[in-house]
Order: sequence, then C-alpha cells, then structure tokens
Amino acid sequence: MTVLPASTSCDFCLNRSHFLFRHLSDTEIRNISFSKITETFKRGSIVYHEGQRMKGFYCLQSGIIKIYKTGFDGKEQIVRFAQSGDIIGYRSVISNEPACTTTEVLKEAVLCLVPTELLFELIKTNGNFALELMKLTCKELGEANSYLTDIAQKTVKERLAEVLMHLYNEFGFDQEGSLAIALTREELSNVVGTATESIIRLLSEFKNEGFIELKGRKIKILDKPGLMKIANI
Amino acid sequence: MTVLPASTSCDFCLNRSHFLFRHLSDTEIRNISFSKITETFKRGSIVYHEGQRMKGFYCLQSGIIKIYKTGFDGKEQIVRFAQSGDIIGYRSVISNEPACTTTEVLKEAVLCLVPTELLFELIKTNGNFALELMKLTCKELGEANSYLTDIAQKTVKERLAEVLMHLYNEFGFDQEGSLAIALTREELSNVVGTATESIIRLLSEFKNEGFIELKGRKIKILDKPGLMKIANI
DNA sequence: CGGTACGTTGAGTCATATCAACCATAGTGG
DNA sequence: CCACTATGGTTGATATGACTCAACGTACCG
Repeated sequence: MTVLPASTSCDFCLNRSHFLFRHLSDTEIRNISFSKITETFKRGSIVYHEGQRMKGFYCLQSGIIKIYKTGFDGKEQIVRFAQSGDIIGYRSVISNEPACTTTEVLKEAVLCLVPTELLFELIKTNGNFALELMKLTCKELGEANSYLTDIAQKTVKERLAEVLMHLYNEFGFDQEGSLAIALTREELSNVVGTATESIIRLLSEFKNEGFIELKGRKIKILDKPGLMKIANI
Repeated sequence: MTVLPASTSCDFCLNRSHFLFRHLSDTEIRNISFSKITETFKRGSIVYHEGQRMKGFYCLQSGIIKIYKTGFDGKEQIVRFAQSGDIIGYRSVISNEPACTTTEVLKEAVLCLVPTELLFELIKTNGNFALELMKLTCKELGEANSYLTDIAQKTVKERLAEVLMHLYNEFGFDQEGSLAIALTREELSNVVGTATESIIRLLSEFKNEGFIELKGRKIKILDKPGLMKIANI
C-alpha cells in the first residue's frame, strides 16, 4: 500500500458530489483534505480486521471491497459490499467499539482515512451533515433487517436470485453485459449464507433455465423478470 | 387507546434518565413535553403498520412491544423487542420512508409520540443529541448484522439457546425467576426464524436436559452457562 | 512442471419443514 | 350451564432442502 501525497484534495474527488458531503462548507472540506490519509490497497489486502480499533472511517475513492463478519466456526458472512463513493467503518467509530467486521479488497481500491475526531467534530457542529449521516445509517439498518427476514424465511434458491438482482442494481454491468462485480463461488455462498456446492448447483440450474449466462466468474443476467419472480420481489 | 392530558411532563418520566436525553436542555425537554402525544395501548393492538407513514417516533414509557417484518408468504419475522425507555420508529422517520416494520403490543404499553419536525430540529441544533442518537442507530445496526450472521450460520438449536439468553439479558426475570417476557411458541419461532413445531420440540429437549423449566409461556432458565455453550457465545 | 486455489459433480446424510391428528383452555352466546 | 369455536400447544410420521464428504477437473503462476 502506498501513501499518496496529502495534497490530493477532496475538492477534486468524485465523492465531493456524494450526498453525504453536500452540506459541508469549503472550510470543512479543506479540513478533511488536510487531515485525511489516502492509501491504495491491492486485491486481497485487508483494510481492517474484526476486533481492531479504528482510527477513523474510510471513504472509498475507487475500487470494490467486501465487508464480512466471521462466524463461530470461522465461516465468513458477507454483510455488504462497497464501491466508489461509499463510506465504511463509521459504525464502529461512532459506537466507539472495536470493528465488528473485516474489510477486504476485491478490486484495487483507493481509500481515504478520515480521523475519528474530525468525524465527531462534524457531527456535533454541522447538523445537516449529522442528519445525512444518520439517514445513511438508517438506510443500512433497514436493509439489514430486510435481509435478516429473507435469510430466515426464503430458500437458498430465492436468496441467490435476489442477491444476483441486488448486485446488478448496485454495481451494474461491464461492456460485455456481465455483472460488474466478479465474485468467487465461495464469496457468493458467503453472501447468500449457504454452502459453495449449493451455489454451483443453483447457478448451473439458472443457466440451464436461461436466466443467466456463465463464463468463469462473469455472470450475465439474461432474464431479469424471471429472476425477480424466483426471488419473490 | 386513551389520550392522556398533555400536561404529563417528560420531566417526571423515567425516561428522562435515558442516555439519549441526557444532553437535552430544560427548554428542549419542555418542547417535547408540550408537543408529544401520550397514548395507552392494550395487548394485541398495533402501534403502526408496515407501509404506514409515521408522524413521529415513539418513546416507550412502559410495557413491552414486538417489532416485526412481514415476509413474502405472510410469516412474521420479529426483528427486535422494546421496553420502557426504548425509542421506536425513528428509523423510518429519519429515512423519510414508510414504516418497514409493524409494531404490536405484547404487554400494555404507554407510548409518547414525538413529532417528526421536533426530532429533525433536535438533530440539527443539538450536536450531542445527534451523536447519541447516531450511537443508538449504530448499535442496532451492529446487532442486526450480528444476528444476520447467526441466522445464516447457526442451527435452530443454537439460535434458540441464544435467543433465550438474549431475552434473559434484556428483560430479566420476574418474582418466580421466569423470563419477564412471555412469548407464545409461535412468537418464539418468529424470532428464531423456524417452524413452531421445531421450537416446541427443542424447548422440551432443553427441559429434559435440565437447562430450563416450563410452565405454559413462562420459561425459567436453570443453567445459563449450559445454554451459552449450546449457543456458542 | 508441480503447486495451489478454484470449480464441478455425485452420493449419502441429517436437520428441519410440512402435514395431520389431537389435546387443553378460555371465552362466547344461546 | 353447556355446546361451540378459536387459539395455542403437543406429538408422530413423512418429505425434502441443503450440507457434507470425497473425488476429480481446470487454470493460472512462479
């Protein structure tokens, strides 16, 4: 990982347009620019580990990462993904607890670490920022509850269809029309909450029934309405 | 449901000591006192329905309620419980979305409805309040993620043991030493995410093995360490 | 070229859901 | 007061979705 020159200003960062930051004054942006630390992470590297004390929250400038919890027997449960414009790790910072998830890079990522004190400062002094951040948290909480219900009630097949649609909506597709996020079968199983073999069988079932096309890790969705019907959404 | 005289001041409410409100000034408390609406709900009544627009958030003065999502086939998934001192419904208010859960009263409850505008006002003008509320949200989010992992990875038996310990820690016990919260078998199954029959079988298994004692809906926990071991916590 | 990580397939097993019958209790209304 | 109905609880039999285990194929990499 490389530490970029601190001069990289947040002004030029695409994330400037992120709804969370739209209420910040120029001075506040300058403060962040000044105190943030920018790092580049290669695929497979860990940004932070479960149990680790956070020094601040991260703002994703580019790349894709996965966020997961480690279950009792060591199996990982992927809780969410994040990409350009998303912020991660703020939950633990605000709760003032050790990180309760691990974050691993899937696609080379540039991350800015914004120190804890600055986050608290912003929340306390800029009500609109606080409100936006709270909205974000509430959105995540709603999604978590919703997915909880799905995992508790839906079959693996329904959940896989749902996850594929989810990934489609969140990450879109590349030039070939495949999902822009490429996961291993094991990672897919760690999102859906099932065994790798089950994912493999279901993927080829979906393929045979014409819902998707497979080329290695690349998944092309052919029949969105069909998948949504399977997923019951 | 009875509308109590508005003169019931928040000053005298036990919840005044709730950590969330400790940073409020006397003026702010008076504002809440003035604009809140206090209602009493009997067992079985619905405070708000999934899909409904919220007029504010609720503050539980007394009683116990369950909060659940309704799955595709109509089965309810209990997301959490709340009791005296807890606040509910703020998530949807802040996200400015229709309620994504239904709230039903388990034990006669007195609830205060604090209007939306006042909540936003407080967040924007009182940084410490915003921070406390955010901490609360983050705590809930952490718990949701944690339970997500459990449901995805643990067996029904492990989850039931965990839920029993959870209820014990959250609600304590009554004079007989039984759990202070009495749920039907079906409600228990809607927390654990399983079939009612499975809960019944597992409860009597726990009873036969000496972990618990059963008398109707009253559950007395006899062997905490044993249950925790089963739950893997 | 061998090693390592990922992917695939088949067979057997087990946990859990489903279905069906039945009991207990309490409230209701004639 | 009794039949009546509804709701919740229990038990057994059966079905099946999903996991586990094991073997093998494939592809990339130093």
